[in-house]
Amino acid sequence: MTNLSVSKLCKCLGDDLRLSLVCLMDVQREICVCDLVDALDAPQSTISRHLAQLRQCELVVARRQGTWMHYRLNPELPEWALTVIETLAEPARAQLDLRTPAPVCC
Amino acid sequence: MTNLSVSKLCKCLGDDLRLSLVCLMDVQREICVCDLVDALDAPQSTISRHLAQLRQCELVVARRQGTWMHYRLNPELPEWALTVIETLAEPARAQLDLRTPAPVCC
DNA sequence: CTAATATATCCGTAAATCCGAATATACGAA
DNA sequence: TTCGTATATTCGGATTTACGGATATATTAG
Repeated sequence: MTNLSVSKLCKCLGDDLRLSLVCLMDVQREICVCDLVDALDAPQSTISRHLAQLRQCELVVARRQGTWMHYRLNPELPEWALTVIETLAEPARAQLDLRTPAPVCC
Repeated sequence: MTNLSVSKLCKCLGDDLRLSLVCLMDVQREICVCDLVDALDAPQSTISRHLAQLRQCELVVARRQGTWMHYRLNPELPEWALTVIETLAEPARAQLDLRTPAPVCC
């Protein structure tokens, strides 16, 4: 179990880019950075910075595979956090106009 | 129905003081500003400023009764927003050490 | 009208956040 | 080792946000 606080979770989700990242991980289960960069067309450094923030809040975890990094939601998130993410994912995808990205690499 | 966006809701809840305000409204149904000030001991101007922000995002609505203002969650919140608030309220109350405030005024 | 109470807003300052180019690091291949 | 790719971090500057004392507004009572 992570020691995630409610307000920290909300702060993470309170930014369109980070919310998009979380939504993409929610559908894809696991996704690598290049696909995230491709799906959200933002500079790589911006994506990476936000991913670092999500990691630091223990909202997501990363797995290295060669030069690629695969991100997914932290499987040890508390129940309430998962419920919140599940609840928000669908309206967020609609609002942010997120498509399930076609995997580019990997 | 309000046109609340997911990230705006999360941004509102991503601050301990605003999260506390929302939690108190969630248990109390309706609560006046002086009780909020009393429960959270923060300066009145700070409370009022955050309430204004919640109002502007249409997360809460206010009703005037004489000199008092009574706040409550916007009854027209979309389903997903209510679910999120309901899900977060309990862990948030625990984390923020919020007690149900004894009504001071009104 | 004036006084008193409840709440909202203003304003200057401090702190946090965000951005993206540039740079650094990590890894695999040759 | 060197090169190329993928990702992370750094850094300065712009923008946003939070703070709280002081002040303004609204309402009721007298």
